[in-house]
Amino acid sequence: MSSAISPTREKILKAAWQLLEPQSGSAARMSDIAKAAGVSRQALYLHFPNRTELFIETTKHMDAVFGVQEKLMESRTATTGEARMDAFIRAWLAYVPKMFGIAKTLITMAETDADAAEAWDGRMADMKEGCAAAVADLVRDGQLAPQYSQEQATDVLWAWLSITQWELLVLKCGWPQTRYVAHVQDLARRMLVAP
Amino acid sequence: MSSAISPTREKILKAAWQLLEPQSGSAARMSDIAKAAGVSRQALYLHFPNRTELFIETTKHMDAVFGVQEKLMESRTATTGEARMDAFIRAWLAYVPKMFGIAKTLITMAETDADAAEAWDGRMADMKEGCAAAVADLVRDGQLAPQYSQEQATDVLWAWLSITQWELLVLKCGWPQTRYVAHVQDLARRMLVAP
DNA sequence: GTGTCAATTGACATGGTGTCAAGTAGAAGG
DNA sequence: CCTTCTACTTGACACCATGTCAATTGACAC
Repeated sequence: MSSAISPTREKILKAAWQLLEPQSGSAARMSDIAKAAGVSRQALYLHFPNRTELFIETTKHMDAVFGVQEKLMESRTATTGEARMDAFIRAWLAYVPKMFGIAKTLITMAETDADAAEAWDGRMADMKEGCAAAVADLVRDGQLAPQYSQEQATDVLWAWLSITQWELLVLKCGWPQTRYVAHVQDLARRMLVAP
Repeated sequence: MSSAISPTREKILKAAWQLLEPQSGSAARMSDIAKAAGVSRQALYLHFPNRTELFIETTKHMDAVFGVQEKLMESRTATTGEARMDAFIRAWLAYVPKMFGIAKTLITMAETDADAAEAWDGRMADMKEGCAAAVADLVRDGQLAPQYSQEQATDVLWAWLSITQWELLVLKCGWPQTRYVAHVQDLARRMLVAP
């Protein structure tokens, strides 16, 4: 992507990532990130216009490191619609725990910051495209349960895969990740796939 | 409850409620609320120790005005477990649109404010008790679907009834409220009630 | 009148974001 | 060796929101 990578920029992104990692305080002030990165607070503003943009770039950086796009794409190789939906759910939910800290921060900021809102909505729209593609394959295979329109099925799948839903059951109720994945897969299979 | 109601306090609560009503900016600064209430900013601090507490009291005020507790209790009069769960879902979801603005604000504040977090967790715990009671009646009637433990069924019902889930499908996807209620009822019936 | 209570007024401390200007260290190149 | 460019640092500052404080006003009661 960017041939001219700046080591300072990398340090900052890494520090921001690390500070947002735990579900911890999430407060992560600019000065905290600067200290963690071992640079001055002002150096942050040399690389990112503001706090929001720094966090947005942090998520993009994380996406790149994990290769999310590729992993979500892999689910397209599944043959049947049902298998594809299953794979998509697994791939997405595998990523959620890793991105949760930053995601939550962006969601919170989106409440008062238009840029954060736009960035987050964009990410969720991307994810919804994956849902739509999976549901489209169900339709192609005549597997979509009759009580849902294609659009409605996409909407509910998208909602079940939301970060906040994961947060409620895994973080607040203490469900193990594996059980959670199995639960969502079961939900999707039984509600969306025709018997 | 409080025999000595202060008209100024009421004005402030009403103004806060009104300002948080729309999913709008949600910014609602203390000065905004003061202006809307027609009092000085400092008057707010004469009645509430801080912004968080003001919003917490606003939710309690709203609860009282709507008589939520009573409406949720009514669902207990249903005879079968299934009917009770249905009634509980309907009663709770009828309240969600009304409380959404304040709820979202509190959820956002909970991210950085321990008091807000405690208050919100408390409300959610109360709601979960309602879920637990409904599921307990399913168990009593031998209606709980076999693949869920009583606790897990409570957890998932609680998650499906979450404010953020409502937000995703009603606000972001544009589902009509009636369809949303029907959807959650259908979900609960087909996933939690034994055939 | 005097006291009391609620509210107003205006000033201020605090803490975070974002801006600005001047200074500095180091590499590149004459 | 000296210049120059670039990236970074330093320290100061404006801004804005919360929360605090002290002095003042105005109404009502006794």
